[in-house]
Amino acid sequence: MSRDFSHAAKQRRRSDQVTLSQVAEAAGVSPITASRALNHPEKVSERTRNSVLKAVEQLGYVPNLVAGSLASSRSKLIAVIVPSLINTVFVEVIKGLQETLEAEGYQILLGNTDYDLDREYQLVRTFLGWSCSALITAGLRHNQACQTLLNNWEHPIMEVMELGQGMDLNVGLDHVAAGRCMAKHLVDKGYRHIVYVGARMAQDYRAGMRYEGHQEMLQSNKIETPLIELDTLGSLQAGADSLTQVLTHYPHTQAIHFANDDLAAGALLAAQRQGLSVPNDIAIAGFNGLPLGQHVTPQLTTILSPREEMGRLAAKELIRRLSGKNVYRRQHDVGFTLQVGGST
Amino acid sequence: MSRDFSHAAKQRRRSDQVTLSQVAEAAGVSPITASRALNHPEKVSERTRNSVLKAVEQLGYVPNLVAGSLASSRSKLIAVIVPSLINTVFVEVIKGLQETLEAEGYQILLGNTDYDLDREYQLVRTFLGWSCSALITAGLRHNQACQTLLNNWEHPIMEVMELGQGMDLNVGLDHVAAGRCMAKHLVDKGYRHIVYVGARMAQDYRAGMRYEGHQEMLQSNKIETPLIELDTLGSLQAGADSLTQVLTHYPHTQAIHFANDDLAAGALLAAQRQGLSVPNDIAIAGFNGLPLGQHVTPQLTTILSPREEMGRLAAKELIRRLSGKNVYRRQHDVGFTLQVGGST
DNA sequence: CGCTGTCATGATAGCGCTACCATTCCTTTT
DNA sequence: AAAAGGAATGGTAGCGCTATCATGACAGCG
Repeated sequence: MSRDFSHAAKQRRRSDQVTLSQVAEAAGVSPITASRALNHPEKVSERTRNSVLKAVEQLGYVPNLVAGSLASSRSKLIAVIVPSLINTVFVEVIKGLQETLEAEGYQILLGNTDYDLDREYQLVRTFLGWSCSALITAGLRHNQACQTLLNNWEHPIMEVMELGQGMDLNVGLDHVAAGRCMAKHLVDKGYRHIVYVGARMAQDYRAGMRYEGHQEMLQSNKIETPLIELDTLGSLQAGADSLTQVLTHYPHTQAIHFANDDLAAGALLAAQRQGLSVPNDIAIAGFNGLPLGQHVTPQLTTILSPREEMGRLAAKELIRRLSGKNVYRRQHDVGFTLQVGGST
Repeated sequence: MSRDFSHAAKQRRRSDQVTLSQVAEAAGVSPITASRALNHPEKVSERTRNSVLKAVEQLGYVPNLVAGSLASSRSKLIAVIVPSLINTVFVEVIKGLQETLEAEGYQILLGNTDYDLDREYQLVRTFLGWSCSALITAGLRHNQACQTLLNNWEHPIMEVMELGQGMDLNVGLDHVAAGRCMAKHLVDKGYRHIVYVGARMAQDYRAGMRYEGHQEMLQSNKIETPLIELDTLGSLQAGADSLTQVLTHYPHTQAIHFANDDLAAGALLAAQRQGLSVPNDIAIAGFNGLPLGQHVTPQLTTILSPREEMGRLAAKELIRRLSGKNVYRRQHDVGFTLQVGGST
């Protein structure tokens, strides 16, 4: 079988797709009744509904959602904008979102900003052009143009990942508090020479917020807050490399507080290879609660963030809003859990 | 003879979004010229183009892509259907796709089948309704209804992940050969008691294909091919659990060939915790070439599949086809590489 | 018996944009 | 000088669907 696109019918009717009118004719009703039978089944008689469904089946009708959306200026599309797909964290949130949204018949229009706010603005523009019913975006920071555009938009906006006063709805967790929490754990354990290792925190600014919390806590304990910032994104390899870097710059380091589990696990595995004992020679802490952290020896001390849950909750709240129900709380704190392993 | 707009306007226009006509008016040209200025800039004079762009800027015009798509029966949407988002493999392919497609101005409409072919059919129906310019789907297997629907569809279809005669375009690798390759490696290393561990291979049938290759190779060497099939999806935890299961059922096992790296790494880390020596007590092999495999000790023997590259290549081929260029090869083998670590 | 209300259905008029063809005003060719 | 071609622009007519209002049928009520 070979496909030929070259002579694609140059007429006005470019496709020979079955239309709703044809269905209506076959069912012996008017187009508008056929439309109702499919979209508001409760508004037509059972007889009509059945004959329309039968015609749909027979003709192999596939609704033209583009036309439907134009006519109703509504669509079952939801825009999802994330800064990265390499970082599994966002993928897990997407998973939670998708699971819940697809069950309600929504489709996800996915955009990736690569941590670039101008790119985000472009994506938002495009997505608004698709008359999405809602927009979900990771984070509370946007550029000015994007902010303006969204403020004038008349559909729900959900900002996830971090907690705070956003434009509309918000589901997330307090990253400053998370950083503080882990720092407190390290201090409580008796560590006094603690290095924070982050990766591109200007972009992954939530890691920066955790560093802020870390600083707060250490400073209130009169402890120095050395920082190593990598300029690659977090990965096992980067974590492994950073271990050497830390030990070179700060030879007395007792504990490393990593911005995420990829870095931390990479460092932990590297320490093992180098014959360093964790936590005796060096303690290691992460953030996220990735499965990997539970499977290394010693288990990684980390902060568990409920990512899929965050996605599911965000989707549920959005659906409530979209179905016209009152939304009582505009902000949801999904919290986090300190998970102490053997690595600290 | 003037028409009464005040009445009509009140009736229908639900949003006060700026339209192309308003832009045209502000720029002092006809709507169609404004449309051209934005979509085929080379077809209008520079003066016109500039005044239109200025008007767009001033009015904050955001093109209604739904209307545009309906009128032109084209859209810059590309449907991507994958069986899972938990499995990082698909996410990496998506990443490669997205990177390339977004650069060309396409948007991704993402669907997740959860390894259910009926769900796939539903998603395809919906996506066709959005007049996507192309469809990308993971795998060559579809149900009958889906097959029929797609055969009558007049846009490019790209099937990725596995190599074979598909409906249209195809970018993938030969999973049977990959299974054979790893099995050969294990045999060459001298192992004679080899267990294959897969997870839900009825659904993740590509793992099943690798098992076929594995069987072929072992049988031609007169070696038994015991199989353990888990009924959870691949994960570190499942891999860890399966280790016990293998050693209970087949105490003489020398090597385990895992369907993927998550399972293999999980088993490797579990072996370490249990004080088993890898590969002396038990050899472990995986599939995928996940970064994790390189960071454990010993390094995991695995088969590296170029996943992002697969996504990028698929996207590039699709774009070639969409821009009307001839596509010489309909099938692309991205190959795989045996990566021998210390685990075998 | 008219009046009102409810239910099922239909006629009409767009949603905001672009394909198609026509028009205008040049420049180039013979 | 007339014909032909080209570049820029515009008028018209939809794309396939649904919102809105209109209609007809029939039940319940005083």
